[in-house]
Amino acid sequence: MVRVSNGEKRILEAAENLFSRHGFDAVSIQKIATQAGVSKATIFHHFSSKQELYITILKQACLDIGTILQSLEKEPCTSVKPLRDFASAHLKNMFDQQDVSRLILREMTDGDIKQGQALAVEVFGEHFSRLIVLIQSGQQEGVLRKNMDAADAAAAIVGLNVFMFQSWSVLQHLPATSFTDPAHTGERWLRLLLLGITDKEETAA
Amino acid sequence: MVRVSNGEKRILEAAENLFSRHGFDAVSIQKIATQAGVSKATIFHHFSSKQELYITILKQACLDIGTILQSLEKEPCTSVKPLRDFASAHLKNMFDQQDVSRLILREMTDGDIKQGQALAVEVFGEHFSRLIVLIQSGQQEGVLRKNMDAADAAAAIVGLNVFMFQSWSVLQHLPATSFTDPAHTGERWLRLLLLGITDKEETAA
DNA sequence: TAAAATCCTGACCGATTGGTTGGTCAGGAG
DNA sequence: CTCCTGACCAACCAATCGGTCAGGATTTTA
Repeated sequence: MVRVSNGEKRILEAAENLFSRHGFDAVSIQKIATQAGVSKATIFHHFSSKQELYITILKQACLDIGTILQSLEKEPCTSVKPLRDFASAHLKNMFDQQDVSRLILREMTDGDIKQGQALAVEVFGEHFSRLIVLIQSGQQEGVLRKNMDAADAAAAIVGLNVFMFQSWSVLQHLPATSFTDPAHTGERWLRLLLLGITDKEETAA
Repeated sequence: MVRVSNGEKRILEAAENLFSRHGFDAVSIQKIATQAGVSKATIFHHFSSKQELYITILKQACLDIGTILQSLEKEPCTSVKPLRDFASAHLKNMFDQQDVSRLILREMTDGDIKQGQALAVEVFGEHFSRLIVLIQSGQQEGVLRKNMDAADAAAAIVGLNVFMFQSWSVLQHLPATSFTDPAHTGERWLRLLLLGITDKEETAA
C-alpha cells in the first residue's frame, strides 16, 4: 500500500481542479497551496517542481480514464445499441469527471509540455482503437455501412462528444437553438450521425 | 484611414501569434516586446494594459472572421453542394488563419476574461445562424431530412470541423488511421454526416 | 524653423513567480 | 530515553511579472 499523506492528497485535488480550469501557466504554486490549506513549501516537499506536480496529475488522470474505459467491454455489435451506449457513456464520463477531461483535452490541444501530449495521445488512442473495433464488427454484421473508414466514423463520434463537452457553455448561449441537456443533445447528434443529414431517398452526392 | 505605426503593427502581430499559441497568462509582455523587436515600454505606449492589448487582438480576430464569412453568401440550397462548400470553406479558413482561429476557440473554451467569451459567442453565433438558414432552406427544398433540428445539423457540421482543427496534430499520431490531409479528411467526415453511418439500401456514393 | 505631437526607450517600481533554506514537531523503532 | 524520519512551515532568494516615468528621437504641424 502506497502511503499518501492527507496533505499530499489535498494538494493533488487542488492542483487538478485549478490546472484543469485555468491551465499550467495561469496557476501559481501559491494558489494551489492556499486552496489545499497548506504552505507553499509543503508542495515542494512532496513534488520536486511545478512541472512534476503537473505531470503527476496528468498521469493519474490518464489512469482514471483508462479504468473507466475498461468497463465498456462490449458484446459484438449486432445492432447500433453498443454504439449508442459507448457514445453516451463517453459523454457522461466527460461531464462526470470534468476536471480530468478538461485537463487531458487541454494538454491535447495546447501541448506545451512534450510528455503531456504523448500521454494524451496514448489515452485517446485507447478510446479510438476500442471504438474502431466496435464499428468494424458492426460493419461485418451488416448493421453499419461498409463503404466507409471505421476510423472516420470513430473520430466523428468522439469528435462530436468532445465538441459538445468543450463548447457546452457557449452552445447554451447561442440564439435560436434548443440545447438544454447535454445527454439528450448528444443522443440527437448521434442519431444524426447514424442516419445522416440528407433525406433518405435523394442521396445523390 | 486609421494610422497604425510600424511598431504597433508588429506588436499586434507578435501578440496574436503568441497569445494564440500559449494563452493569455503564459505570454509575458517582455516576450511580446522581444518578438516584435520593440522595447517593453513601447507596448504600454500603444496599449494601456496587457488585457487591453489582448482584447484588441480578439476584436480584430472577430472582425477578420466576420468579413471572411460574409463571402459565403450563397444561393438557396437546392442541392447538398452549398453545404459542402460551407464546410470546406470553414475548415480551410480555420487552417489558413490558425492564429485567429486558435485564439477564438481558446477564448470559447477557457473564457477567463468575461468580454472574451461574449465576443466568441457573437462570432460563433454568426457562423451558426448563417448555416442554420442554409440548412433550413435545404429542408424546405426536400434535399435534407425534415425530421431533424437544423441547429443540431449545424452544430454537428461546425463541431466536426472544430474538432479536426483542434485535434489534428493528435489525430495524425493515432495508430491505424488514415488522416493525412485535413481537407480530404474533412470531406470524408462531412460525407459521413450527410449519408449516415448506418447501412441503408440505396447509398452508393 | 520653432513648437507640438507622436514614437520609442532605459531605468525603475512594488508585487509575485518558482524554488530553497533552516528548522519545528509528532510519532515509530531501538 | 534517544534517534531517526517524514510532514510541515516561516522566511528568504533571484528572477520575472505588469506597469510607470522622464526624457531622447523623429515626424507633423503652424
